[in-house]
Amino acid sequence: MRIGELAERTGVSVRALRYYEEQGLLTSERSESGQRHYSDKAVDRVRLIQQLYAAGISSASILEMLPCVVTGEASPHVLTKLHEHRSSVVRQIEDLRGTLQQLDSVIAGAVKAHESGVPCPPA
Amino acid sequence: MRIGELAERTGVSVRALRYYEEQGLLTSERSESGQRHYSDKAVDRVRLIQQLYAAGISSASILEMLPCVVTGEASPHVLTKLHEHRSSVVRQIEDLRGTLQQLDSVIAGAVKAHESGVPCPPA
DNA sequence: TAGAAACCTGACGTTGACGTCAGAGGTAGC
DNA sequence: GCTACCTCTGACGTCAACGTCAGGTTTCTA
Repeated sequence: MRIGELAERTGVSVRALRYYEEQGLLTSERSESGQRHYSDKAVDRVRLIQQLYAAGISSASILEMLPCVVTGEASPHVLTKLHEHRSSVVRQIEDLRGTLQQLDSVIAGAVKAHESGVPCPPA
Repeated sequence: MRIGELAERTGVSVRALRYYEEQGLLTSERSESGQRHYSDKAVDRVRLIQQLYAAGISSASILEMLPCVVTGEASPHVLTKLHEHRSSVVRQIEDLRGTLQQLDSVIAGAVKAHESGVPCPPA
């Protein structure tokens, strides 16, 4: 299939697909005239890439993990990177929980001040 | 203290502190020669700014709510904004939870492939 | 055999919070 | 008063994952 069909079947923009190729994440056969042609497997490939992006993994890291798909082997190194990323996501969640508490205390204080009739200085 | 000391005490770069001032988030006294001087309270101020940034709140919004947050007083408008940001933080946490699930499914697939010597899952 | 639709390669735009550099002046220890 | 470091104001650079435009070629359809 050509790039437009792959875009339609994956829900990813044509520009994004060209970007994936630019980053080395996706390959294509070229016709005489230079147009990209893909096999059906490209659909799964793109979906995998999207899944990794959805997990907040950068292009560079995805590129590093792709040999897992290409060779069919998940190296310990890739597993380590995945676990590291998982830890960082957990940390982000914990940070946001702290932020939420901070916001809540600010809101609570603000509500109290507001109820007591103390105005806020104009910004 | 001068800007270098404030940077050291808060762990924020000198450039960032000047940026905060540029955005109207932080003020300073100027010496004859134009150098910035800060009181001890600036340390807390910078930390508060960092917390709000960590909550994904933009400079413009921080500028709008900072006076109220500092004094613990808030107009209904600022209260509304605070609640909006609280919702956005909750959403961010939910998104990250989804990210964790994505990661776990990728990790599970990778582990399985690694243990069985079977190719990585197609998606 | 048109003409529309899809495709190609650059290359600049987007967004925010800074990084970094240049050139000049200020400050502090000895 | 020398020297090393600190600070100043611009102003351009950076990063990520594309969006979007320009100008030209290829493919499909009527």
